[in-house]
Amino acid sequence: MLQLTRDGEYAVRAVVYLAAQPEGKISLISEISEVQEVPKSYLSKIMQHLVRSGLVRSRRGAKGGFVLARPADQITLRQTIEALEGQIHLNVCLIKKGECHRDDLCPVHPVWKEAQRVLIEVLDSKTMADLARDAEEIKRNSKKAG
Amino acid sequence: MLQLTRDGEYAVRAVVYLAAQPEGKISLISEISEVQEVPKSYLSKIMQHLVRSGLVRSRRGAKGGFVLARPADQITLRQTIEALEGQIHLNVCLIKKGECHRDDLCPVHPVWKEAQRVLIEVLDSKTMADLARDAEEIKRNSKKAG
DNA sequence: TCAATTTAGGACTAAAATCACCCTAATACT
DNA sequence: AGTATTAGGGTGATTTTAGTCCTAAATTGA
Repeated sequence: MLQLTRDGEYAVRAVVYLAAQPEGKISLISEISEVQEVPKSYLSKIMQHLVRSGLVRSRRGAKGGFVLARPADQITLRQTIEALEGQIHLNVCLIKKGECHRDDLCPVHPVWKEAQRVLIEVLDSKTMADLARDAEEIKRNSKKAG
Repeated sequence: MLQLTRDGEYAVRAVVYLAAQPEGKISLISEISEVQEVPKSYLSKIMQHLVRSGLVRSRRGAKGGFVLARPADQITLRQTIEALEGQIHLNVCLIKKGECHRDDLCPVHPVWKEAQRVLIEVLDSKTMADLARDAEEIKRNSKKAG
């Protein structure tokens, strides 16, 4: 449907949350779930994917939980989304050569290629450190105003 | 899945086909279906949508068929896609205020807004006349080469 | 070692989207 | 009027999405 799934949305919320935590702080499913308003049992699935994709590290058992696997400024919005949704392909014809109904004869193909390029450019330009910082600033401003 | 559906893809193929026909030429489902490699019974549904959205005009019965409802340079790629898929919203939070999990507190919201803007810009920049012309040129070049 | 805690992973379900078929209604021609 | 042709619209199977729930495995601390 040309729309981000819940998987992607929730993954972003979780990783932004982790990025906003102080160095070394371990976060729990229950905690992320509550603050970011994501169903707990569903979030559990999302976190598994994030761990397996290498963006997040987990520890089981008491005192366990989740932390980012690398600095927040080395994780982009795109990477987070693709961890859950797989590589972004705006149209099937962009997956690989031969998927397009008649390959090089389709005049729409290059348009999709360009559309995907500019979309990915935007998603690549924002790191989780940026987003955590932005969230901080929004919070400050809303306090000042409210 | 952040991907165009078959509906959208087939709609684009059909409208590009109509745009490439000579003035006044009436096209049949069977004809479009064969040339553009779209299942006939499925295409029938697609054409209905295109008619109801006002991009295409139809006539039933013998000698019936489809023509564009207005000049091809006044139909954009975006309009064709949106005729089938509805308005493009890359994330639910872009549908309307209040869909976002915490409205103005979400730092990701403006990024999606920008991503959607640039995507739509690309899809708006190509008209069906452009695409028909491009298809023509591709055909000429492949003949020359091949 | 045992209990408490916390993630890992699989099985399961409801609802929606996707992809498609097939019969019906309208039209034109003879 | 009758028949062939063509779009319109309802129906259905399959897949994806979005989620729940339960058990297993790991870790900590008493």
